[in-house]
Amino acid sequence: MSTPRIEPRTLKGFRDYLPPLMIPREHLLEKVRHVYRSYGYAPIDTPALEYTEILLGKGGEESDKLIYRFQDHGGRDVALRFDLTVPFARFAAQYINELGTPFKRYHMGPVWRGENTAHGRFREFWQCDFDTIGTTANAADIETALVIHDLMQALGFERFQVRVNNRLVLNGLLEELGLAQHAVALLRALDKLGKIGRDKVIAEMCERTAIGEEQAARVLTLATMEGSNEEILHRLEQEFGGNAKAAEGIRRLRQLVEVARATGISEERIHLDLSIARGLDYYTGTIYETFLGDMPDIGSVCSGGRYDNLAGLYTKQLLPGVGASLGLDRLLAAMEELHLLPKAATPAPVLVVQFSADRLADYQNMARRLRQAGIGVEVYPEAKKVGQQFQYAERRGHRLALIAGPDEFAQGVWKVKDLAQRAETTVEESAVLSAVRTALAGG
RNA sequence: GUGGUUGUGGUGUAGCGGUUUCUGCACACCUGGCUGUGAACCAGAGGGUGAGGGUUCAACUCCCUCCAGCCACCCCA
Repeated sequence: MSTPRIEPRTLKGFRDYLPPLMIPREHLLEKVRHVYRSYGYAPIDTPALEYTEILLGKGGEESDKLIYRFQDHGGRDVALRFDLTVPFARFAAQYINELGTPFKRYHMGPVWRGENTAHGRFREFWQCDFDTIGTTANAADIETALVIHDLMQALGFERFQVRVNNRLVLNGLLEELGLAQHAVALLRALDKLGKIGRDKVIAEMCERTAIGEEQAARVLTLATMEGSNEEILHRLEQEFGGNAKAAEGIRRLRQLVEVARATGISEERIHLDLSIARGLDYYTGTIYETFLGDMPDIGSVCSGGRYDNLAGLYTKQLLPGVGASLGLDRLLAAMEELHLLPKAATPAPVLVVQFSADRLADYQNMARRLRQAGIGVEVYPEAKKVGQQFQYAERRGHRLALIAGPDEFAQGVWKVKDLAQRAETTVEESAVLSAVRTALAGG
């Protein structure tokens, strides 16, 4: 008789995270959290499951098909959240009187979408959102750009670009061209520029709106105008400053650019780009997308914008806001491909070798002292051969090994071994902490 | 979701409608050689045809369905 066995496997689009991926992932989350908190965004969380009616119908039939939906044991119609924005809208409608405005929150957690998988796209993935609601002040739009910039910097990227645009400018521009009624279709087509190229965007514009090819080309030419931030602003003011909407959008962009400059951020990193449209209908003002200089083809890793009314479906209270979302898993995939991730499979840099089983108390005591100083330490669980313990330590990615056997205990010393360099030094027991600190700092 | 493509120990590969619970190779893993120092060496062990069905005297090999991966398209609040 053979034992019946369940085949171990994971669902399509879902994946396991092993330590070499999970360690940097947690590290990223810490960095992101730190930046959010440094700006005063407060953490919130919401349930993974919501009543289906809360989530449904926010993006049309197409989007509804992507929602994981089922009946719970009480017969309730429930669904897994597919982003963090819609639950936040519900959350805001429920608690805004308690919270007061303006309210700044960040929210990091998994979301689920039953869409087909593709490169860097999964059915379960994490988003890191931050928003400021309850204010229309441009200061919040500007801060959003600064947060995105600081995020990318904190994550260790040297070459990146936060591209900024404003829907008011786009809409004003379309108004002037007499195309206002086609705004949604045109912007949606424009949003695909990076992916399908100029000719196909023009084709799609003509097809969807029945405007002439000449007009489509005009829109595209304006949207892809290049130059310094100042040059772009100047040209916009010249050509469209007479349009009320456009003028307001230009004013807000100009202030953003000026503040960014004043805080010492280079034009290369925060740059105007009129072709950034975002597919979403609900953005009404400033919009943001972020591209990696070393990996432009993975698309935007942090996107967002300003919206007029976050929670209109759940409350009469008008809640304008601005925010953005960092695609953690896409970013992690990019960093993996750029070899920006360390290889270690352990979060503890130090391994205490268990030389003699009857000295366990000494080993744990030493480990404890280092841990209290904030250093991660593992004590090897078995009194195996020293060589094997070194092998284990090297494979796991520990950087230092601490060794003490009968000889060392007799003299009151420990050996501190640098595993990569295969060099060890002997230090007094009281000096171990500083020796470890020095060795770790040197790496 | 549509189309294409792939699926052989943990990983990567090679072969074949035919004896033998597939066989082979490389790496990894485990044990020992080796109770005071880890990249070598030697010996040994464990582990596999993604799942189910069909054709056939006989299927890892051919066919079908499902599952999963990859690529392209679609979509992306």
